[in-house]
Amino acid sequence: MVAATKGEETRSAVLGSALSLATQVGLEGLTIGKLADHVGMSKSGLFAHFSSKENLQVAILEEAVARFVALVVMPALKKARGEPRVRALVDNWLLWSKQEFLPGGCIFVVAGVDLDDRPGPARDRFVASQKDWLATLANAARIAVEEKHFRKDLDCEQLAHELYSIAYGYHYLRRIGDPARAEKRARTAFERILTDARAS
Amino acid sequence: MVAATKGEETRSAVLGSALSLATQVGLEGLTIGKLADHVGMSKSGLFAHFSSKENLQVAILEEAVARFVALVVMPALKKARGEPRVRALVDNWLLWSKQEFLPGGCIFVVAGVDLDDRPGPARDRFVASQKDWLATLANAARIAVEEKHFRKDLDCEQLAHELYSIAYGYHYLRRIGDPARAEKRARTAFERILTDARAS
DNA sequence: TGACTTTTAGCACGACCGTTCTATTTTAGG
DNA sequence: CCTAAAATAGAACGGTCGTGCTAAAAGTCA
Repeated sequence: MVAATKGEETRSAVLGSALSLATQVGLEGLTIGKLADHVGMSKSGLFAHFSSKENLQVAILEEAVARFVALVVMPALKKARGEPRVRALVDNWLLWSKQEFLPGGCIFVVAGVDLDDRPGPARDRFVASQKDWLATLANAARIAVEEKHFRKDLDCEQLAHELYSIAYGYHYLRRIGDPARAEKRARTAFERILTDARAS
Repeated sequence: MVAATKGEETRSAVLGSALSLATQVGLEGLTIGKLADHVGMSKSGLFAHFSSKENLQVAILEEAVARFVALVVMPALKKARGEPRVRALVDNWLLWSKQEFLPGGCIFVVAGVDLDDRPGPARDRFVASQKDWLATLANAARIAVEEKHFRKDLDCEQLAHELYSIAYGYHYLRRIGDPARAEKRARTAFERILTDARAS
């Protein structure tokens, strides 16, 4: 994680700030000038690291994916195969959107909205990341079926779809009403999905 | 619905285009100049109808709420009290996000993201609309409990929360994979939620 | 039809956008 | 330490942003 050169070091620091800022103003609303101010650099000095705004957006997504994998996926892989691992994925996911470096909430929710009708590398990167994540969830469920924690006839993709929806709904509902209550409701929903998957 | 004056007529037409455009570029990404081009007016001529971009955003949300009520809520109120009405709300809701005047998908999903960290009248209007909608859903469920279609101990707010999450998840998932499959999965999820509500 | 109001267009403004170019400073290695 | 390379800053570009101001055009009604 230690940067080899000064350039990589500042680039990494810039990406951290960019990620945080993007959760609040969006990937499209994020501005080179604002970002430069925020990290105390000149616009052109910062720009030189990315060569274009589009590259910056892709880099932000890559940074986000790396952190997501490190904080959500990897720790879960250390848990026992089957339901414990599925539970860990879900638990880590709820923690994820409360990370201090995501002040505006999950970056993927934001990216999903403002890349929606903007074809290009950034959108491609986003879609790929979400497909990966859905596959990871479905695969964890499949393992739980193998381990006989979940019922044999479980539709694992359906389960992934539902978990994904509850998590994304949580992102919105925590802003509309009481965040603590929204989290409780999301957990209740997760629990019902897992119970349903377990039942034979 | 017939406009009294020419001004109201064009204002209404502008709002229609603005609503559609906003689903694609966001409420914040929507630009007076682009919108003016799109409806064939001058920037200042269009601007005169709203006096500020913030007012335009609020007007778009109000237009969206009016259409949502007309297309989703009102028709459902004509259905029988209880589960049929809840089902109608859900069905109309899925139809809603496929309306031709919402090319970028549900405007409320978009609004939720890019008003998230922007306090002001537009955000207030959005939050109010979503609270209203959640209350409408929960209330329809409460009636279904009264009618003994749903079980006595049902948590109606929880049900509203889950329906909301599935619908919002659907918005994202239809872009990531096959839209038809995403809709099928959303319907399956809805069905499971309703079955769970029915069971005693 | 004529007077009056409403609606629209044209133009300009300061600000900021993404990007390029050049010059200067900072870093890294022999 | 000196030098070549890497990193940063400064200034400027054409565009577009939201928003005023003013004048022309279109609509409304006695």
